[in-house]
Amino acid sequence: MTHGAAGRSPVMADVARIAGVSHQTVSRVLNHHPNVRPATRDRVLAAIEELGYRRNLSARALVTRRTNTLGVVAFDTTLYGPASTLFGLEQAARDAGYFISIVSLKTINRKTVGEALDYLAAQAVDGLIAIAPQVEAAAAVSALQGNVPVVAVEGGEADGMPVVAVDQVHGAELATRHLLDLGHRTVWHVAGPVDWLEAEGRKRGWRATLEAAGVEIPPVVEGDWSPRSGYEAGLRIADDARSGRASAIFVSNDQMALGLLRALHEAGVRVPQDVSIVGFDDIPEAEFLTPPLTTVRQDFAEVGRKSIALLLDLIETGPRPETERIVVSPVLVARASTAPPAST
Amino acid sequence: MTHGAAGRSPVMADVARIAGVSHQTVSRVLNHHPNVRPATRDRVLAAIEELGYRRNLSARALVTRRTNTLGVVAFDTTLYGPASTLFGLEQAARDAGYFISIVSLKTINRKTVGEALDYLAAQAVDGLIAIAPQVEAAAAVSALQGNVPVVAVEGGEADGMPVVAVDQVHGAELATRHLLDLGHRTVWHVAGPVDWLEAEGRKRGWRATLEAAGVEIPPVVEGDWSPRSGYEAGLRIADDARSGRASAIFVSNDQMALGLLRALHEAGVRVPQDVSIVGFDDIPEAEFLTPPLTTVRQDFAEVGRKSIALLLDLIETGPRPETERIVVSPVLVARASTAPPAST
DNA sequence: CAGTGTGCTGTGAACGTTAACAAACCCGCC
DNA sequence: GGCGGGTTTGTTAACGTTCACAGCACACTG
Repeated sequence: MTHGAAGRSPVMADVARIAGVSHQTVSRVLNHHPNVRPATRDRVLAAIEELGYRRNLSARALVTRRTNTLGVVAFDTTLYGPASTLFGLEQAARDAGYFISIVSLKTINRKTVGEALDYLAAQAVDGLIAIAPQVEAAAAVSALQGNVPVVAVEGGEADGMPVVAVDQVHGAELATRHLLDLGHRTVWHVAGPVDWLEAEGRKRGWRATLEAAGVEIPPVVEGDWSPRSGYEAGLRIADDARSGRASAIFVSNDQMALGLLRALHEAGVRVPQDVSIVGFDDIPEAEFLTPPLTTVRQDFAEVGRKSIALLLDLIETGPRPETERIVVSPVLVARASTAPPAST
Repeated sequence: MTHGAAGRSPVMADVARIAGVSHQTVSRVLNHHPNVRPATRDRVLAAIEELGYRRNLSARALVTRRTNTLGVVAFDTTLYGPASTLFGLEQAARDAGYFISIVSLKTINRKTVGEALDYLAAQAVDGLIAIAPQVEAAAAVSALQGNVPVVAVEGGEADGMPVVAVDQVHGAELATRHLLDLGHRTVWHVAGPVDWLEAEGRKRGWRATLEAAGVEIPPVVEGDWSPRSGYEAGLRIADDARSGRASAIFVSNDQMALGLLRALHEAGVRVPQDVSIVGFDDIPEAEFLTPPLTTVRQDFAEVGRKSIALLLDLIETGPRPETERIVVSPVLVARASTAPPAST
């Protein structure tokens, strides 16, 4: 296994010596340069194998000015959505032969995002992905980006950077339509935090669908994604639910829906007999709540793949004239938390 | 802002020229070498500021043979536990001035782990953290590790590598004791997959506590962490629960507990009146289940910090004579899913 | 048979940093 | 005023790779 030379791990020159070629030929073999005679290539490969040689990426990066690393700025990666997106990104990047460097932030503002970008810039990443679900975050990233290509995931449309996102508006339409189609007179909405783009999109889709159907639009109840805020929303809606004024609720994510189910249960409101509920995300738990939750599923892996593909393309071919926006469609998953309204 | 020279980003020599010193002095300032006159340092720093200079880490790594990068091998990072651990690791590493490179695997076996280590070795990481909750994974990592320091998180004790882990056995004792102290005659157990070390530890703690109390030990019901498997376990236990033979259940994680709650609900078994339930993890949803779940909370951030600290120490000072094992204690969080048994 | 292209290989010089050594400087002291 | 000791600075040589260029052999063309 180990050959001659002591301790020090082998370098190209060692391989070259053993294979009886120049170091440059070794480099060519490694980089799949076409003009190498098969016999030579085989000898080189054998030498590489024999020595257990690995090329030194630092030296390579030094001369090529490419680190083969992509930076990711993420936010609250313990939430199901961001965690899944991150997972998808990592897989896609690895498949494409890129390394990935992640910064996850607890709070998002111009300062923390700036520090994150600094940190990634220090690594000389070849490109940047910003999981920027908040208005503020997207703005901070677009304000601070240097000259490395950036792709936003779930970012807003305004800021002139390419975006890959799930079509939140359409997802919300699916949810709202589903409830209207079941016969509900109107649909209430528990929204996510106002500064989140996804929350915003879902609210828009919900409102648009109600308007298109020409039905009354109930007041929006605000939450912050947490089960607790869903619980509190549930307490607030419970009276309307009992009186039959609220018979269908579209909740902006599953965690809040879970809290809301809890609140309704405590208030003695039955789901789906008295009230129908639709969530968003399809977290693994959704299927096993009481009752199993109808929800909207997002394909995070697909978002990851599309983001990496777009970013690599940007790195390869330079910036585009017009800003791109790639959209992934969500699907409705119908379960037991929705039903036709009680006969009034 | 930009100074003279075109496009090309500034290098040490540029800074040196502006500050009127040699590039070596610039290097010294950057590396906080003590022997630099304050006046000189200030001039250098001013020049760095003026040019917006950043040092090239590839060049640095090339000569120092340190990449300042730690590798992490993780598994199913969309689960709450691993995601939280990863988050903790990332924060701790960044605070310590290290970069982090992550590989998350879908399936764990010698092959996939080998590829992951290859991938990280290609980056010449200075150290390795293996989030190795499975017997198989821990074995694969320890078998394949090269000469870079490794720390296992949640790893087994056998394989001669340093480990940082939550004390699963103690956590299970807390859960089981809690139920016995409430007056339950014995405690049933829904276990995690047999090849997971955490599942194993929790089962051991449960059994030991029952034995110490001298009570009958019910058969173990097996799950796979998923809500679905908890649901199925619930269906299997439901009869024993109705008949009063099973009045207390310790479930090996919260997701399964959630599924189990669902099954018991369907079977008309009331929690906690008929059956008390304790979970493990304290996922954000736990507090808002029906009923709010009593569970055991793990401090993942602390695990992350301790792991990084241990790994950096290993990198700094070389391997230890005896293998270390650092343990973090979990705490019981009592909520509404546990109560004294119904008067029999 | 000379001329010319093309496939393959080698040579030397970057890339931008740190390490090792050497030189200059300053200070106090005899 | 010269001399030792420490501090501060500069010079030169790595580190391991890729790039640009040159050279050689060989086949093909006219």
